[in-house]
Amino acid sequence: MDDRLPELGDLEHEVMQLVWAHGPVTAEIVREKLSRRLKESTVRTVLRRLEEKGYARHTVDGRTYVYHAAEERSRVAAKAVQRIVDWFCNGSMEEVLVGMVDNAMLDQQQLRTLADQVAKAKKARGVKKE
Amino acid sequence: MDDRLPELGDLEHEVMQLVWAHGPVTAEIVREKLSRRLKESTVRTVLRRLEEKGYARHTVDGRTYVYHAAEERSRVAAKAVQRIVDWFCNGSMEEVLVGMVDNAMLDQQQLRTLADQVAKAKKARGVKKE
DNA sequence: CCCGATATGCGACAGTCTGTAGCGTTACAA
DNA sequence: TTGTAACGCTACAGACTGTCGCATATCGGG
Repeated sequence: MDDRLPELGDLEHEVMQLVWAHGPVTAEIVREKLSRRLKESTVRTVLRRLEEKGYARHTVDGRTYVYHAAEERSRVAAKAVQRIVDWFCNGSMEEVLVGMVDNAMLDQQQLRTLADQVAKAKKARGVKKE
Repeated sequence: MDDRLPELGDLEHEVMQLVWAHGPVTAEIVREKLSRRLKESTVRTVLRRLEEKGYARHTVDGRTYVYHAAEERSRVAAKAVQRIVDWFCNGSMEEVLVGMVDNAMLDQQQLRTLADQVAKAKKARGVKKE
């Protein structure tokens, strides 16, 4: 459940963002939306690698592969953060957040707002599925 | 001030942890404390690369190089987190934290505690250097 | 039933990053 | 001055990534 997702290269990342942004997509769609123009085979290779890495899955529609994210973006981001926290601070989220405040990336006001939003989100989910 | 630090490999990371844990160290000291036994030249190469990457610096004591962290661990972790947040969620820390709660990595209680600790830390620093 | 247009996967290749180390060079000490 | 200890430089193989070319399989039309 908490498998470590391999890291992504720049192009892989850009493609994943597209997959997350525009629901299920085909290699062709991705190709069109990419910032730079690449060959179809390039796009397909990236998509395949993303699937191998566990970031995406595909279903078949006729003879076309439709790719969709294997996990929500926020979840992947959360895991990445968790990894950072474990790696650098032995799992101490406190140390990291303090570091962020120290680095002016986050202030106490924001933290409080976050706590509230999270509480709200949690309640919403709780109602919906528990 | 917010230069992007390059990523670290496993060995580089282990060495950095030692530098952070035991103040200033020499290549020899690092070598002794490493989990596996490596040649001196290997350790020195890693130390040099860490310096090139901006993670460490060195001073000279006699003819010995003494390495020390260029930045605090929490600060580096914070930057890494910031990077994740920017990459995946367009800078929306909320989205990430929500993801963490969703993934049961963090609960609302912890978030609140964090907010308090951060507030305390901030006040302490404020008194000390502002 | 055969043919061309497509969509797919596989294999490849160069460039970069990382782990690991051998070596030549320089400086301090006896 | 000469051996020893500390240093940086260069190297090299293995992984990962960006980019494709190409052989293959499949769907629709004649």
